[in-house]
Amino acid sequence: MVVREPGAEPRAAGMKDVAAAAGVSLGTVSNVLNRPDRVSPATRARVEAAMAELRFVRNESARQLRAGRSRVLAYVMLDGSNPFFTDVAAGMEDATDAGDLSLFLCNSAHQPSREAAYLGRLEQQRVQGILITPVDPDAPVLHEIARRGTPVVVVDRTPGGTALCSVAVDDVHGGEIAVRHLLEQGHERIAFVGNHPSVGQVRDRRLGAIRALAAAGLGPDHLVDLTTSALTVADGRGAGERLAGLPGPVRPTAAFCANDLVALGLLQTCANLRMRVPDDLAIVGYDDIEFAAAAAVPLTSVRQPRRRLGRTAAELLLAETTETGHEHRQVVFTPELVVRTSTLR
Amino acid sequence: MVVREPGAEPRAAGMKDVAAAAGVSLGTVSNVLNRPDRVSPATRARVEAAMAELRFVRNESARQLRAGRSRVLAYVMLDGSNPFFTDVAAGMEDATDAGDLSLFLCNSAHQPSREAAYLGRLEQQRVQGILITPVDPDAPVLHEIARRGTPVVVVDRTPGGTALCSVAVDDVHGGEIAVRHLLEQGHERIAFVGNHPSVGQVRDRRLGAIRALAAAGLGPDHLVDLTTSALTVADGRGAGERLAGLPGPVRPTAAFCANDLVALGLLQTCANLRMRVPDDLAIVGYDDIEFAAAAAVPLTSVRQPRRRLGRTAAELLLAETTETGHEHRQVVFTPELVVRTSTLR
DNA sequence: CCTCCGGATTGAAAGGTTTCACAAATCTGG
DNA sequence: CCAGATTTGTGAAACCTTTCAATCCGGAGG
Repeated sequence: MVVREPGAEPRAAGMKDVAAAAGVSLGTVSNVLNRPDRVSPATRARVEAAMAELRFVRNESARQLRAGRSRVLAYVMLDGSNPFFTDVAAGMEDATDAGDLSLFLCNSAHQPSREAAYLGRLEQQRVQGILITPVDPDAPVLHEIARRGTPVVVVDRTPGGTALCSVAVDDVHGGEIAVRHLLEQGHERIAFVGNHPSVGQVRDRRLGAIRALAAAGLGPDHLVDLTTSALTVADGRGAGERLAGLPGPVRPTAAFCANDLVALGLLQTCANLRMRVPDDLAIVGYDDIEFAAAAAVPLTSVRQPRRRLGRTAAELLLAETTETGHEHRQVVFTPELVVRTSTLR
Repeated sequence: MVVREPGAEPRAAGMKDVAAAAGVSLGTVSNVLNRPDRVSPATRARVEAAMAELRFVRNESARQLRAGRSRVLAYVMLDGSNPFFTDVAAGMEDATDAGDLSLFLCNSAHQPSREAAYLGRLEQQRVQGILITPVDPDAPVLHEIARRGTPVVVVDRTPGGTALCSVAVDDVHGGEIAVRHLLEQGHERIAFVGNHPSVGQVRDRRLGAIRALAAAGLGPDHLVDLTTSALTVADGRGAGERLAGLPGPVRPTAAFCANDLVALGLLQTCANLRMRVPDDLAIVGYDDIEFAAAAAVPLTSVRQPRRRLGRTAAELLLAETTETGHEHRQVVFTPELVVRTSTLR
C-alpha cells in the first residue's frame, strides 16, 4: 500500500518507471514507443498497460536532445491581428498537417524587439525551421540563423541575394494594376493612403503606383501621399479625415490604400462625412481579405494567393530540411485585381 | 590552420566547446550564463568572447530537461481567423511580455483532432502552462492534463466544476441585453442567426435571447432559428438568403447574430438584396470586433473585453505556476451592448 | 546432441545543460 | 604572518530519452 503525503505530487513517471512496473528494461520501453514491431505482442501489451497505469507522458525535451532536432515549425507573423497573416498561417497548417509536425505561431506585431526575442527562443529550441514575415527582410540576423543551421524561409517579402528561400507576391505589379485601373476609370489625382516607408511591401506598392502613372504619361506628383503611423482601420479613418479636409482643387478623386484595413477605415470615414463612394472618392484596397467583399461598399482590392503563399512557404521549408544539396528558391506569385463597387460608377 | 571539407557543417558548438576555447571548466561557462556575478570580469569576458567566436547557441532542450519546465506558454485558439481570438491572444502577450516568457499560438480551427494533437505535443514539451478555448470545455482530457502537472486555463468558457481556472464572459447576459434592446426597438419576431448547438458560447447567447423574450412575456417561438454550419462571413451570407426567402408574415424584422462575422455576412446579403438596415431588418452582432464598427452600416454589437480576457487568463496561469496552495478561480466578465446604426431607425 | 540462426531483449553510452559540494586562491583583521 | 572568511573556479552527477552492439533463447538443420 502506498501512503502519500496529502498534496505531495508524485514525481511524473519516466520510461524508467514504466520499465520497472512492466518488469522489462529501458530499451524495451523505448522499442515499444519507437519500433513496436520489434517487440513481442505480450511484452508490448504489458508495457502499454504500465504506461497507462503510470500516466506516462513522453518527455519531448529529452527526445529532442538526443535526436538533435524537433518536430516543430514556427511562423513569426508581422501582425497577428491582420487577417491576411492568419490566412497565410492557415495555408502553412495545410502543409504541416500532412507531416507529423506542429506549427507554432508567434506574433511580432511589427516590433523588432519582439521579433528578435522570438527568433532567439526559437533558435534555442532548435525548431526544425522558421517561417517569418520580418520587420526588415534584409536584417543580417536571418542569415546568421540560417548559417547556424536553422532553416529560414521569408514569407511575403523577397530578401536581397539568394541565400534564403522566400515566397512573396509581386507588390510592384499589384500597385501597378491597382492604379492602372483607377486611371482607366478617369481619375488623375490619386491618394496613396497608408504610406509607411519602413514597410517594404508598402514601398513596392507605391512604386508600382508611380509606374502606372508614368505609363499613362503622368508624373509622380499625381500621387498624393497620406502617411499613417501603422496600417490599421483606425489609421485609415484618420487619413480619411485629412483627405476630406483637403481643398477641392487638390483633393484626389481616388484612393489607393496600402492594405484593406486602411481602406475599410477610409471607407468608414467617407460614410460618416457623407462622401459617396465611388462618386466622390473611388477606393482600391490591397489583400482582398474576406472583410473587403463584405464592406459597406464592396471593396475593389488586389488579391494575393494568401493560403497558397503559406503552403508553399512551408513546403519549401520542409524541402530544405529533407533534400540533400538544397538549392534556395525565391518564389514570386502574381496578384490580381478584383473589381467591385468601390471603383465602379 | 583549420581545414574543413567544403560543405561539411562543423557540429554546432556546445558549452563544452566554449569552455575548452576559453580555457575554463564547464561549470564556469554555466555560471557566466546563469549567475554572471559569481564570475570575475576577466574570466567572463574571455568566456563571452569564446561564445561569440564559436557562435554558441544555448540548447533549450537540454536546459529544459535539467530544469524540468520550460519558459513557454501556449494558447490553443478555437479559430485563428476570427479577430476575436487574435485580440484575446494580444492580451495574453501583454502579460507574457512582462515575464521572461514566450507565448506560442496554436490554431485548432474547431477540429477536435487538431486540438488533441496540439495538446498532446504541448504536454510532451512540458510547456509551463496551456491556455485554451476548447472545442468542448468539459472534455475530460483537460482535467487529465492538469492532473498530470501542466496547468490549464480555459478561456472564453467556464467548464463545470472548480478544478480548473477559467476566464469567460457572461454569454447568457450578452444574449439577454442584445435581444432586450431589439424588443425595446419594437421588434417581436427575431431571427437567431448562426445557431450552432455544438458551440457552447452560442447556446448561451441563445438562452439569453430566450430569457429576454420571456421577460417581455413572449414565448420562445418568437425566436426564429437560422442554423449555419459554422460562424463565418460566408455562413452569414447564406443565412441571409434564407432569411430573405421567408414569406413576409413570418419573416423576422430583426436578427441577433451569433457573432460579428455572421452579422457582417448577413449585412452584405441585405445590401445585395436591397433590404434596408435597420428599416427592413435590424441587426445585432456579437464580439464588437474592429470590423463591426467599420461596416457598411455600423453594427450594433455586444462587446466583450477581449484583451482583458486574455491578459487575465495569462495572469491566472502564471499565478498557478508560482503560488503555493493555488486556489482555482473562475472569472466571469460582463459584456456590454454597443448601439450603432444597424438597430436605430 | 551440437551448431547456427533469427527474433526478442538488455545494458550502457551519449546528448548539452544545470546544480552542488568542494577545492583553490585571495582577502580581512588581528 | 596566521586563522578564518570570501570570492572564484572545478568536476561530477543528474535530467530522460534513443541507439546500438551485445546477449539470450528457442528452434531448425545436420
